Amino acid sequence: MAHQVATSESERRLPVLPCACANIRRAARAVTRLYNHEMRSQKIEITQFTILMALERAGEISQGKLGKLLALDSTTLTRMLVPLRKRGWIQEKEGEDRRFRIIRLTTAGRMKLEQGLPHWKRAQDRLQGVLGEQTMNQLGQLLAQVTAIFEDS
Amino acid sequence: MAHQVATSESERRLPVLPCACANIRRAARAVTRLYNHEMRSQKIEITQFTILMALERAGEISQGKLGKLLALDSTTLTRMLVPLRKRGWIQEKEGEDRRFRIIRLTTAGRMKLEQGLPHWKRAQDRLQGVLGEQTMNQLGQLLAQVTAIFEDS
DNA sequence: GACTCATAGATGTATATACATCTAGTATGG
DNA sequence: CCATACTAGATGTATATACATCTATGAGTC
Repeated sequence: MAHQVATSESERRLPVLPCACANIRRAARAVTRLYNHEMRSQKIEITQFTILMALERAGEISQGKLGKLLALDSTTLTRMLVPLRKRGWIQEKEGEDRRFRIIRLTTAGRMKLEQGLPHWKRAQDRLQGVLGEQTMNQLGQLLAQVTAIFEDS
Repeated sequence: MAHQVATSESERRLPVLPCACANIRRAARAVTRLYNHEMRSQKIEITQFTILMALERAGEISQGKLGKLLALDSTTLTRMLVPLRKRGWIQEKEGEDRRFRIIRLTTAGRMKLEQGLPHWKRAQDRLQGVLGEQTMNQLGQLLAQVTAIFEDS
């Protein structure tokens, strides 16, 4: 009783879902798996690597501003930063205003970033290999536009 | 074409990040917030609504196949289905093969879906209002293509 | 039929994510 | 200076998500 083994064709191509949110979330899961797969040997998740990359570019930055940059709730960052701190990749100091926590990369964090970069690049190249450079850039623009839809309101 | 408002805020425009995974995850978060915002009064999350929509289209389906359709790990579905079952929106029966769990919408689930649809539509329309119909469709195609990158391997 | 392998899901563990609410500092009008 | 509003995060709670590993079942071989 083979439960309808679909041919390679129909299995291969996932249908576009009617819900745009479902489509983007589904793609995000797939891409996350790809990147995590390449990063696995580095013992770092792509979500964590993303934060290291953001910090490298931003330098010292408050939790709130980092959240805005990544469209992440600032209280979500409170939790996400815990494992990064535990592993010694970031540290915090207080700003003049004692409400702020200023985050920055540690030396260990910068090293982790450097070591992970080739692996990250492999994932990125793999995706770009499928899409092509132009489509890849187009996708980036499109997604940035999409992200802007709900910055506040 | 005037959908880009170019508000006075210089903060308004989030930069495209160098990592494609970060871009897509960031956009997914923003879009998820938008949809959840519209669904809130319905007491259902867009992720859960997505599953109801998928079940409506697929009819009776095994957990594994549903996972493939949504590019979701099947064991993740094990957990995601719990609240849906608890709320009575889905039910399960055994297939001929006792390893399978066949999932289907209940009447309550179908009702929930119907009632939620206008709210879902508002979110979808709001997104489409920003992107335009053509770009919206293009994005769907692009994301389906992206999703295919890591179906197995 | 016992042995072996494959398949579908369940469970343990860790992280990601958000919202409501709370706390601690800061700014400000009187 | 105080009362009040505002801001940045922290905490409680719930869900989303994956991988490694385990269990139950079925399939194929001899």
